[in-house]
Amino acid sequence: MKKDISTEEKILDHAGQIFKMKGFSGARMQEIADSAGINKAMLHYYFRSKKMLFDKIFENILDDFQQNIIITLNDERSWENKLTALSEKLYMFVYHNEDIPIFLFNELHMNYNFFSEQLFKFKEIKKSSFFKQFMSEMKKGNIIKTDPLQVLVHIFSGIIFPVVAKPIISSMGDLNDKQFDQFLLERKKIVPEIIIQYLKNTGV
Amino acid sequence: MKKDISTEEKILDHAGQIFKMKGFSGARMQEIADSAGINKAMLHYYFRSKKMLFDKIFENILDDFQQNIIITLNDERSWENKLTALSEKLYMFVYHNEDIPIFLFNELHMNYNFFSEQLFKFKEIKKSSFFKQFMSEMKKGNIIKTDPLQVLVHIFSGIIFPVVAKPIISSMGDLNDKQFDQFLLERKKIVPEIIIQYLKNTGV
DNA sequence: GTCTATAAAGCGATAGAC
DNA sequence: GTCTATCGCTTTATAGAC
Repeated sequence: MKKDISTEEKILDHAGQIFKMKGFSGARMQEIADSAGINKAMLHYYFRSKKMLFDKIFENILDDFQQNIIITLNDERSWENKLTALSEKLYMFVYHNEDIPIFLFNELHMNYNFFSEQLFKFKEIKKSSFFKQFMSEMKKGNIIKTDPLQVLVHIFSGIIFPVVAKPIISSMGDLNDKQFDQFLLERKKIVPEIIIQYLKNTGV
Repeated sequence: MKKDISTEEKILDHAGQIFKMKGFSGARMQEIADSAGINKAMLHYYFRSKKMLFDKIFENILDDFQQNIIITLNDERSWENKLTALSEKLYMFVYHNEDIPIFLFNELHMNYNFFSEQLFKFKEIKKSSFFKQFMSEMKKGNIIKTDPLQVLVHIFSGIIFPVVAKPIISSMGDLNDKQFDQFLLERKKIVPEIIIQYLKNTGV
């Protein structure tokens, strides 16, 4: 493995951690250099500017997030199992990347127009096999008439939002970190249950 | 009305808008001064430092948000009507304050420990009459066994998250701003329906 | 490729006149 | 209370030696 690749990746890794924690405007090039154990000048040597370093990292994170979703919605399962799998997938994602959702949404919010190109890849979701399955089942009358996007957003909301709003929810329920984890674990289970039951319109 | 009060309020107003858009570290005192049509020195005259100005604004926004919730959960209604009213209330809040949720969550996330005192007021929610009603109905067997906090988080998630993730959701569904508003309006209706039906465990 | 030193601009905060 | 001018520090970015 070449030495320059190693340094470049080391920078991306450490810069990623700091951007995720402090956002673009809160992060400092000096802090990134210190964290990576190199010099400030190296950051500019490899990525020219703070903004270009940030953009590369942001794009990777956004891609990773989108890929996680699209793969789940396109594999070989029934629509119900996809919703359950999506809940599981998102749970694992936010559990291991607690600070990514708020980071993504915040940076997108502060620079709505700038990232519009990068957001195009999320349009693939509407073309996923989940949508086709869902529409087909709805036509057959097996599912209550509902916008499939509402269903997906139900899962996204249910699992991702608690992590975004963790300080407030923890305070509401007087939960310590361990209790919050338990709370989220329980959510992972009931969120798909609730929406599936609604769609099938079947009480137990 | 005294002139100094008017200036102070003008500062709070304009600083609020800019902090909400750009966050603490992204906001600039010069920009706030320009927006308010006054001088940078005035900001320090009235609020000493950027941080103290920010804290005053942040606290007001957090209080406002919490009050909106607590009032709804404590008024005179059935638990079902409270969930529907909460959905309506949150919808109105985010509709008129699109950038507040992400602002709140982001600043709380970046400064978790610092705001712990201010978050104490959210503990009131657990003591609200909604919780008492809910536990009582659950004991009677009219509601499926569920953590009432999960129920509230369901409403919060369902309504607030879409605004936080608006860029991504709009892209997923290829929605323009008007279509997104319609999407959110539909959510306001179905989110409480879904959870109430689940709790009562009654198909139509 | 990697470092030190420094430029150049930005920013929060203060001094002091009015 | 309000302004101009400026201080002093921080931060991004570059120059140049090795």
